[in-house]
Amino acid sequence: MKDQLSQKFAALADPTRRAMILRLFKGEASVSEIAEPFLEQMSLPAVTKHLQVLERAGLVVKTQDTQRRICSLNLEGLKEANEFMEQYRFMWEQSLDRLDSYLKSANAKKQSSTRSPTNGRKKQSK
Amino acid sequence: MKDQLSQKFAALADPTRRAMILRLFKGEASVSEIAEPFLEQMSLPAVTKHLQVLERAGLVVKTQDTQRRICSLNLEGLKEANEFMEQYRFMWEQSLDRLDSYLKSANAKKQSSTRSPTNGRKKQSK
DNA sequence: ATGTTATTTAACTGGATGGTTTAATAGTGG
DNA sequence: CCACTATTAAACCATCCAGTTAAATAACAT
Repeated sequence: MKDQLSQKFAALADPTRRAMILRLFKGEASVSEIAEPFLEQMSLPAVTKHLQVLERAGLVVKTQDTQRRICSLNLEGLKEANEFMEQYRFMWEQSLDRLDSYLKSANAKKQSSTRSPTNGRKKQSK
Repeated sequence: MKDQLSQKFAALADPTRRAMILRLFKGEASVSEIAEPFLEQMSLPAVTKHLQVLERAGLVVKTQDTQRRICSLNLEGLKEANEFMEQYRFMWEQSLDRLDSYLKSANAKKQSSTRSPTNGRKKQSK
């Protein structure tokens, strides 16, 4: 069995599963509700399997409601996956800023100063 | 062939490859330099293959220097992988804050106000 | 030319993944 | 009990993946 973090990334390495996660960002849903957009491309058992992958990876949790199984995101799990990048965010963003301004000045065909202050990616500190 | 984003996540879904990326955050390195810490666990061709996975995923680039191949991170590539989460960061952090304070009050066994201000995770805006 | 160092390719293996179809399980409502 | 709905399990298949060993390629040094 793989380590948890690898399982999480592996779970994210599939467009169907990412779409399911994005769906669940909007709110919890039963298995069939989640399956609905995919049933033209794959069978229900395939959907179940994808959900199991997400569950084993700790990204989704299921609870029972009468016959239905209700799935919802496990945000803590997603957080853990993001932490791999988060861990290096500082170093990384610094480099990306340099890259951003390089690309910008290259596009603008002018050699402006080394740091560009406008940056949609930079997060506001709430 | 898979979509780029899936390839990136798949590339990250392996502890060896993540370790390689973390190594490259410290600076570029030749294949053998990267391989060195792993050679007790696997052969050189295995390392080459891992690097190829990272390269195909757009996370690493290789340039040639005499006999050596020098590998370095492609930060733009990493950024793209992170954007999947970034895309939902706002919604997500809000929920995590709620979760944080819930866990905190649960641990502290006291029903404090709904928002706890101390939070190591929250990033300072540089 | 020959050998040495650095890296990749080729061919192969075992095990995981993503899908299928058919059948089983479980709860709800006559 | 019986039928219906919702979901999963089992068995199977094709492909991909991570590793192996042995051989090929490439650049350099003598």
